Amino acid sequence: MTDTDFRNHLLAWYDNNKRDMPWRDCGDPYKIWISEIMLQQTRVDQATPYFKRFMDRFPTVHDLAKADQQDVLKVWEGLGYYSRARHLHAASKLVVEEFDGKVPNTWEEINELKGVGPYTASAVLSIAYQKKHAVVDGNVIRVLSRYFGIEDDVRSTKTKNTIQDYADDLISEERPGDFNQAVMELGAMVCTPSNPECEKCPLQANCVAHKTVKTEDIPYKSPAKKRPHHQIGVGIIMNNNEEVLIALRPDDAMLGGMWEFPGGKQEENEKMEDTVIRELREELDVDVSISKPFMKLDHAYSHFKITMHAYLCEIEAGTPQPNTSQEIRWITIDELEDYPFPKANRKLTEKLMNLDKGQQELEI
DNA sequence: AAGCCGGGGGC
DNA sequence: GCCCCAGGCTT
Repeated sequence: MTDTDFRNHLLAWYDNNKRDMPWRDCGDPYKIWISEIMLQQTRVDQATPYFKRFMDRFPTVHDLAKADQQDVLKVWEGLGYYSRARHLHAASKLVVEEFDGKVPNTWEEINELKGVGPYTASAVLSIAYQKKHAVVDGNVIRVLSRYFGIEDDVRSTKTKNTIQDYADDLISEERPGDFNQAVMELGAMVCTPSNPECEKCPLQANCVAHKTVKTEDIPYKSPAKKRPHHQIGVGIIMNNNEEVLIALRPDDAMLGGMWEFPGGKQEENEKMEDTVIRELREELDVDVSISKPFMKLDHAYSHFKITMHAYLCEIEAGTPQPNTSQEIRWITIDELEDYPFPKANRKLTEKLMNLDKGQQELEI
């Protein structure tokens, strides 16, 4: 099978099997850019409803550029990797101010946008502008490592460079954007991590991994590090005005720009109630007492796991003072849904809102 | 080069 | 439970 056969078989399969996506074949560089940011480390099915809401809320790059970061994060809430939203928002302002509101169409310029790396630059340039830049993502790594029988560790930069070279050689002159999307679509639908459907694959005849029965061994990935598990104590402080205290995480922190209930990590030989009292003293300079346990939940982040223990608290002494560069706010239960919260904290607000709703129904 | 950065679905 | 996902940024 020549490179031309590879392209023809793949593109014919793509034309007959590609999924419908709101940004696919639209020709709109703005939509294609947004979709590629959302699709970083995120499945199509997960990103799609977010993409639709995002476009309803920010139809053009101008709407995005003039929006508040909090509104952008609110639309992004639940999608994860929130720095993507902050970088995208900042990049939209650059597009408006420096590029006349047009998504750049050259390698040098598009790489000036925050959140755009080699993958996203190649994806936008090829899909929106028909430029010949081959993408290398998880799908491409899997498809090409199997096809060429590359058994080296795909975590290494050297192996990724090798795969980039293969992709650069293979990519179609006439349809570079479709070629890129076709490899990724094949990786998502047929050449899957486990149990690939090789009988449906247009490249099967020349695939080294298939011929040598190594599709379960390629791509090879060195073992991942174990993720530590932490115990986290948080305090839900209520005042006499039926308000709760929330804190804004700084932009340079994990979950930056999102709101949370204050708290922190349990130390060795520390009672969880004492963890909450200590953390609130350190963060807010107040003495609190624990009223009662509120909720316990497990959550997994990208590189550690937590069990979160939330308690209802009352202030015994002092007035909450935010740390430097951290904002705090007293808000009603109703207002909780207006602020962007990361997932674990959102589970707490949902229970608070349900309880509050139940209370009101009882009073009526 | 390695670590950091979310959340969800498949197995 | 673990793995993976249309990766990028920071050190």
